[in-house]
Amino acid sequence: MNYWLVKSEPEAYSWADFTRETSTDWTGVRNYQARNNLQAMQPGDLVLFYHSVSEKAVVGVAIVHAAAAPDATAEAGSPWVAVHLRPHEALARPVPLAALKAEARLSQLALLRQSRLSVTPVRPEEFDLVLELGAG
DNA sequence: GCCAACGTTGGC
DNA sequence: GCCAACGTTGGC
Repeated sequence: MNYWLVKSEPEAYSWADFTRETSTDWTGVRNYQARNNLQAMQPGDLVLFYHSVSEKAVVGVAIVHAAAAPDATAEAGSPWVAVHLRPHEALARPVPLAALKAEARLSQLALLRQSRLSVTPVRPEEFDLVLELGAG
C-alpha cells in the first residue's frame, strides 16, 4: 500500500464537498508529474487531503476506490487520467502547512519540496506522523 | 497584491 | 534544441 497527498483549493472543491458527495472522480490534473502519481495509485491506498491557498492545511484522509482511468473531463485521446476517491476519515485537528514545515521529520515531504505539484507521494512514516499531528 | 517556482509556448 | 516570454500556482 502506498500513500499520497492531493491538493485542492477549498473554494473550488473542499473536504466538505467531498464528504457530502461520498465519493468523487479526481479529475482536472493537467501536469505530467501529477498524472504519473495518479497512475501509480492502487485501490486501498490512502491519500492526505490538503486545502491549499486559503486554509493551507491537511484536513482529511481519502482512500483510493478505483485506480486511474481516462479523465472524463479531458478530450478523448488525451493523456490525462483520474482516480476515484472516497472519504476515509477527517482529521480531528487540521494540520497546518506551518506545522508540517516546523516538523524536522517532514523535511523531505514532497509537498514542501515541490509546492506546486498537486498530487505527490508521501512516505509511510510521513503519513503516520501527519495523522499523529492531526489526532485529537 | 506580490513574487518565486516552474511548466508551456513559440520564435529562431 | 535553445531560450525568452508568458501563464499558472500557491505561499506570504
